[in-house]
Amino acid sequence: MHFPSKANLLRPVNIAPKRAAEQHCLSLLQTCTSLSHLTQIHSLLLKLGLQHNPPVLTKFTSTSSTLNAIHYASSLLFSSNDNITHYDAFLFNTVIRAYSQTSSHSTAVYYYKLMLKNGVLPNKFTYPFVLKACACVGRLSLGEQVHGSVIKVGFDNDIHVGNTLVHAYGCCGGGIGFARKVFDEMPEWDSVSWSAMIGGYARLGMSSEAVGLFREMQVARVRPDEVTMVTVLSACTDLGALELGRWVESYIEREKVPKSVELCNAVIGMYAKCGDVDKALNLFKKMSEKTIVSWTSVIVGMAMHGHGLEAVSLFEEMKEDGLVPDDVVFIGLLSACSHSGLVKEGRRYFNSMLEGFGIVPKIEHYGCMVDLLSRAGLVKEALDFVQKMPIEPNQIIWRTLIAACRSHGELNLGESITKQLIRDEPMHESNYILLSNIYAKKSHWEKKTKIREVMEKKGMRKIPGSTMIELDNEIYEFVAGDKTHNLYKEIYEMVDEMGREMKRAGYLPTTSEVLLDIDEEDKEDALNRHSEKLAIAFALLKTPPGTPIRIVKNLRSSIIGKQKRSERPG
DNA sequence: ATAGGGTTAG
Repeated sequence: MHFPSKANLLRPVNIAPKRAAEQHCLSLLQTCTSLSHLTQIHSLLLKLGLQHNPPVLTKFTSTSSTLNAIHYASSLLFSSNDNITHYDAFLFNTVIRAYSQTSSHSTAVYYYKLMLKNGVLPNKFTYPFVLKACACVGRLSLGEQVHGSVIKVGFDNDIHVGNTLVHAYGCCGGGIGFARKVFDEMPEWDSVSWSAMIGGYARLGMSSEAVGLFREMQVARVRPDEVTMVTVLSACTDLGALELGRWVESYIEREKVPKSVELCNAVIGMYAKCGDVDKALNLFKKMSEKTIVSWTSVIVGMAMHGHGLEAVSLFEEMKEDGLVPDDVVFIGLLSACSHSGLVKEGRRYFNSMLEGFGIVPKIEHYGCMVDLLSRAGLVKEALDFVQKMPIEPNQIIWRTLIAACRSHGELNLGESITKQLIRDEPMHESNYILLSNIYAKKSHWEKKTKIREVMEKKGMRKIPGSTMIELDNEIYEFVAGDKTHNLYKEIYEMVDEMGREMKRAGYLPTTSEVLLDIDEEDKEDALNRHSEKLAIAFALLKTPPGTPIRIVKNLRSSIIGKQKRSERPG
């Protein structure tokens, strides 16, 4: 005869108190705010044998004192005398995730390596955690190392792992090709996979690739979600593709894509930077939950299009709204002051950063101030400001100052600073162009020719200026002298016709400097204008009369309105 | 217990 043993009979009875104890510990952890409190809970957990309990461990990262929780969890790792159990991967995962969440990415990676060293096999949750940390560290070799492990352990077909792998490679310098390879070889794709890849392109400024991939996503019939739309919008913003941006917004409405704060901010940023400032402001005002990023987006947009005063009053409104300014919004605000000549206000705001908000100004803020003083013609003051800065000035700051020297006649000062810059960074081509420009302004043609020769000897080539234009959901890019377009003959005929029309309308080309050896920057301008002409001619050919034409150059767009359009012959 | 996103000086 066989009766169940006493122990077996008792077991169901024992489970209940254990569950109750677990619940008790969870609620204790919920309210845990200090290390001493955590230590008390720790001893209780040990007494109850719950120190490796998964729900309890998970709770750690959501306590108000995540850092204390990490210390506790890591101490468990080191003090554990138990045999390796299936909880060990869990324990490591908890620690890796916790460090990753507190921006200690290198430490998170350290624990991942410790895990491998101890012979603990990572599971399918480990890789998304550790790859997130790899993405933030941004080192390609590290990404490749983890990728190797993913393949070895056999998680390369897991969609979560694949998606984070795409993301991590996309965040590592030089890793975008690897990201694409992983993406192409994935057995299946969801909206997260597509967003990760599109977002990777967008982050790098490979915006045409981003938009192209979005089209492929639609062909593949994967439904984009709000995150996908954010990545596509940031590509539109970068390209200045207002029409595509408008289409994305209507898609969001039509498909009822949930509008997260991030998505609203992306839409507002797109309109603000592509030049439809009113639309951006309208949408911004209608937003129910505005974050500091929403305010920053409109302030930067206003600054960019010369509405400095509006930017300043938006900033004041933001403070009245109870939001505390951060370092980023100050960059937008100071650049607004700079672009609108608000020297006094800019100075006041700069000083208020530390005094009023305890924000230590960074190099970007100092850069804004140098720009503010320089544009206002206060070159000597700008130099003084740079010399007294508590941070080492960077090349951007020096170049801002040099440009100010050039346009405000401080040529000797500009020359000596530029020469110093070239000594520091002999392979940076824009420094040579600056020096060449200064020689031109001084009419030192021989010296200028010499600079050009030096550049040639060093194998430096100038990147040509280009103009982009958006027509029928396609983006066309033109450089000066471009003959790659199959309509180029018609385009050049149109350019000639435009010239004749402009003359007839009373336009006189500036000829005063034509006979001189015009300086490099003016030549550059002339060439840039040439690429603009090509783009405009192309648009005139392809659109009916009266259509506004919008051209885009390096994130700045200008509108050639209907009036000018009416000059169109025929 | 797992993944992708919005703002940043010239």
